[in-house]
Amino acid sequence: MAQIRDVSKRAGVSPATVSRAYSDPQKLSAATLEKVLKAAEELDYKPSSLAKVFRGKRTNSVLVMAPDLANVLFARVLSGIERVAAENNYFLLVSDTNDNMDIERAGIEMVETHRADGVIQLGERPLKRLHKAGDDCRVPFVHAIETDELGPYPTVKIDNIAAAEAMATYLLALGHREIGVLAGLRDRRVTQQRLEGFKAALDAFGAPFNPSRVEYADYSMAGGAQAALRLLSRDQDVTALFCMSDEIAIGAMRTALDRGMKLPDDLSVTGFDNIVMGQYSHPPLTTVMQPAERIGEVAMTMMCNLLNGTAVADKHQRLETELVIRKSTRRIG
Amino acid sequence: MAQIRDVSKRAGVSPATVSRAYSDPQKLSAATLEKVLKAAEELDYKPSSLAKVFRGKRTNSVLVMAPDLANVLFARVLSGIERVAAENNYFLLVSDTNDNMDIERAGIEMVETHRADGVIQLGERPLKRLHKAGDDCRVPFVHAIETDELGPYPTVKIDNIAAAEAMATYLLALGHREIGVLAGLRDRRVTQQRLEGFKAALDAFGAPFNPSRVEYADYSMAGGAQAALRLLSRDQDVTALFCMSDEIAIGAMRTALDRGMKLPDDLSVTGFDNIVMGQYSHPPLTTVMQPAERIGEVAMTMMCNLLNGTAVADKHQRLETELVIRKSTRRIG
DNA sequence: ATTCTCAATGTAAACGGTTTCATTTCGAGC
DNA sequence: GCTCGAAATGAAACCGTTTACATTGAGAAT
Repeated sequence: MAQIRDVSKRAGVSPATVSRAYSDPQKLSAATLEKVLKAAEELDYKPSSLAKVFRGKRTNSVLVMAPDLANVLFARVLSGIERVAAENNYFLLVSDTNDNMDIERAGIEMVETHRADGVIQLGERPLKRLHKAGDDCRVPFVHAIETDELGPYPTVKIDNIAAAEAMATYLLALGHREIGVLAGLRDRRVTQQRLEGFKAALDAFGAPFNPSRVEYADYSMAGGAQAALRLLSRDQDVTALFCMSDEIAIGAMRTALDRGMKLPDDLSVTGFDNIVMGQYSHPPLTTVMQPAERIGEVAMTMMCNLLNGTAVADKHQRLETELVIRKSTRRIG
Repeated sequence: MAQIRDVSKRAGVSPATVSRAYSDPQKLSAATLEKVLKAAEELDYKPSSLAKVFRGKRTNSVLVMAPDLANVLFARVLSGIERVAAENNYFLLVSDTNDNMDIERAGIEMVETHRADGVIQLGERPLKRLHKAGDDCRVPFVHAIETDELGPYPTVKIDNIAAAEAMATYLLALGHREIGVLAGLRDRRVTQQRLEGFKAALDAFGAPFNPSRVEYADYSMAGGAQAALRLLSRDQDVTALFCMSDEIAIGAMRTALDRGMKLPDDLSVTGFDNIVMGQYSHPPLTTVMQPAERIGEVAMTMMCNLLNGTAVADKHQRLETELVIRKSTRRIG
């Protein structure tokens, strides 16, 4: 492949001039610019972005670490990130952490070794190593979706407590009192927070919280189906299921249907996230909308600011959620 | 950040020695190695992968271009790619092409300008520019999932014609003759191929093909729902719907349900791809399994071979599909 | 005509490693 | 003790740009 020297020779100018023809053309006289461009064209010259990046010390790419790329929610966030990355001429490196700590650690090495300018992490588990020094982050980092808001780095997420409380309140307002909870993974912060919101709603209604009506599950349809089976076969009294993700809810509805229940007549079910599938499930799912793409966009925007040195306006952003009422819930009593 | 000179000075050796301590340690005497490592540790030295990559002319990353990252199927393929990429120490750059030709073109520039070693494309539209020169690819390239098998580059996909034929045959064997087709986007090769397979099955049964029973749609639930609405309100006679993706099928079932039909009693529906959701839809969806993760793995494996110079064994691999019979279809007549 | 400015261009030093080739060191064999 | 070869290490070139600084030249001001 032709390189800058070849072009400069052919155009009869110095390499510097060729370089300038690309980086800021208005520095050159029209005649020179044309000469250079012509020569470059003839030689099919493409400036090596590798060399440029090496010189400039900036890769123009950011690493995105997600616990599971095949997960609908993360995929949507990624999609949002991608959009604003593309707008700002950043490339995206992605890595599926598989919930594996070591891989995540490797992530920050990526920027320490200059493969990426920063990292956006989607899942839980902030990287301890990041703030071990106690200083403001050594590495541009933003944490999205599932995050506590501790740590010096910016975060984007929804207010899980409030959202869960709103949903539970809706269920209570419909007259439900015997509500089963199909929680997600027990050790995830989101799970705890949504549970907290759920309890808060109960409190406000003066309704008691019954821990035996909580089942923990994988955040997946299969997890939801199993958890529902355990709960439903143990407890015939529940009139509603408060599920911590749409996937869990869909799995639960499958189980309920298989047990011959009518939905929502025999059982109201609510989800969380508002994945597209919820519109097409049977019955269509009542859920809380989580603006996944938007979260991705905000996260990447924050990253851009971090990298530009522009101060990040809101260090800890909480995006609005919204109750989406469909057909999987009904009034009782 | 400390660099190689600092370490070499502190350890009292030359930079070359430090370099060797990382690239092949067994060249060094145990004592020297230890000295170097100690110095590196003390200075918290990390070799700049940027500089290394620059010198070595290989980025160890490959670009994946997908038409839509939020799409379940592509997300799964990506996940498969990621797995073997990680195994082979490659990084993944991803870009969402949004079905945009220009962005795709930009993709191959990425390798021409040395940002990536190769590119894996997921969607349709092989890059014309790639073989314009008529030579074997100038750029390591593999095309996955939706691809004709023209072109000098390796491909991985399923045999869409055979798979579609198998599914249609199944429907015919159940006694269905009035079969509606909910096709995907008309200009996609997959669509044409699956249609071809469908017709072949009809032929084999001596059943006539009725073009007015074909509706084209976006490959999405919404697309399926709308297409089903058009077809069903026009044609009361169909007893089965042959859908070209699970999403389309799920959308179609929603429409049918909304129109008060009983599934599968009034209408049999089949999908394509076998996304998880199909297990949980109502009724659970009969479909053909497409090994998405596996396709990703094979694609990335091919890419590794391309980059190693190892010959790619099977240039055009077709992975096995499988009929998955669930509850959305029934025998009639 | 002389000097001054500013725009256009050239020169060469980075950037931070790797790698080739030369040199030194060291143990083995005689 | 001397020679020889292999192993360990060092010196310096190299990867392909960008960019700070120097230089040139032309037009403006004096």
